[in-house]
Amino acid sequence: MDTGTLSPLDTTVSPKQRAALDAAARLFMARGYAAVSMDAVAKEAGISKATLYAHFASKDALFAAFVEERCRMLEADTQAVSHDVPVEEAVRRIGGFWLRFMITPGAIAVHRIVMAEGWRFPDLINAFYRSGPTRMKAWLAAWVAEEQRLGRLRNDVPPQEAAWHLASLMRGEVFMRVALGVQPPPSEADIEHTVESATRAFIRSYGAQGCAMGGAAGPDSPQG
Amino acid sequence: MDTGTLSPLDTTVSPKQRAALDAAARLFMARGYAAVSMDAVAKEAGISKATLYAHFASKDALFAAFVEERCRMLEADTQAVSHDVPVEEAVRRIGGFWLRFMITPGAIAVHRIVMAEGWRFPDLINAFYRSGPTRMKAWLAAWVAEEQRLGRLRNDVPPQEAAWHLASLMRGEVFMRVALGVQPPPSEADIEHTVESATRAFIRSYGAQGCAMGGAAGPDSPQG
DNA sequence: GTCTATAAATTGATAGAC
DNA sequence: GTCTATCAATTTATAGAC
Repeated sequence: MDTGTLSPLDTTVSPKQRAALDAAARLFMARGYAAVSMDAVAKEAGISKATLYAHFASKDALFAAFVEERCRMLEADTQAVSHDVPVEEAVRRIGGFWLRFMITPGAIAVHRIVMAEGWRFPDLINAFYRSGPTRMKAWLAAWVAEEQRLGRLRNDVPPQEAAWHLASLMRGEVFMRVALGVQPPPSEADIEHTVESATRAFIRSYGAQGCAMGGAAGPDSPQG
Repeated sequence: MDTGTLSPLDTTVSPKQRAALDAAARLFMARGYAAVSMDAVAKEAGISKATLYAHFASKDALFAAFVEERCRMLEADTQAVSHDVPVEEAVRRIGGFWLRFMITPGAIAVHRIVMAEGWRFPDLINAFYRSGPTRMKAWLAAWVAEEQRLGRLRNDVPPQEAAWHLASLMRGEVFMRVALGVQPPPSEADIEHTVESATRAFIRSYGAQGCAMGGAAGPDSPQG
């Protein structure tokens, strides 16, 4: 099972517990929560069900541990963004990185499961929200604020709003289609087109130089 | 159970089948798919389980019928938009209408369930996608195209892209928080702020007058 | 078509030996 | 900690009477 750009964490837990958590991650990402039985997790991990219950008090606890670990992986994945390229190119890079991360199988699976089962775990939802969207928004907002300070983005909009708008524009149809599993999946060209279109729209709206943007739009949307 | 702006369809089916479908809709929207048993549906509908199986061959078939009916309801819900108000005010109204529709319990429930269980029903996903997002995008794109023709929106971007950007900006944090059930739920002020912020960002990006937009931004985002 | 009763399988979770 | 074996409850789905 491809887990995207994330790699497993080597926390100090017993090998059996590690195997159980890895097996749970694989199965939850492949089949969701409800469709995965504790029998299946134990078999996938190569341990007995009793051992599984020795490490995780319930299926809910196992799921909570899975989501929490995914969130920790996400937190370890933010990358530094330089301020020494033109703002439009920086938006293109940041947006492209973010969109490509969001459509990795691991990120999609977590999104899907949290959306599907999260209402049963209010505490977990709030933990996920703090570790995921809120953290990403803060990271983007910090970058925006610095660009504003450097005079490259208009400074009459709060950085957090600009950050959310940037992320929203980048998600576009590509993310929705991948998240839903709509066929056919978006191509690399679709991704690039989405990033380019969103970048131009964002710069037109937030660029400090106002209406000085040039360049015509491309052909009609390749998705539809 | 509030089903949002949608009302049930009066298709010609037997009363028991109608009761079964209505009960399934209520329970699926309240608890999702996996957490609802056929026993619960039969009890909620006031019929026996055998009768339920006489009308729907399986739980999957019942779920498919539920989603298909929801999609038909959605298709019957588009509304006309006038072109005789300033473009910024029109964006505010359309965006507000759209955002408020998207966070109704019915729309949220369908979104959540389709996201959660849709991968098991590829045909259903594609039908939902055509009835929901694609239709809404086409509706918005038609409005954008007319405004472009009237010279009120820049015409160097395909209407479908502009429409998707508008919808993306409007969703914002409000929709995500409602969809995930993050506490506390967004207030009416949060919704209005999101619509206002998105409207300004969209007009700055797509307004025909270029950089002539005035008005400073409001206080920091009320959601954190 | 509709019901009561039940089959057949799977589930989450546990007892008790080692 | 780890295992085998099992419990108790729930699930989807069906049999058979009316």
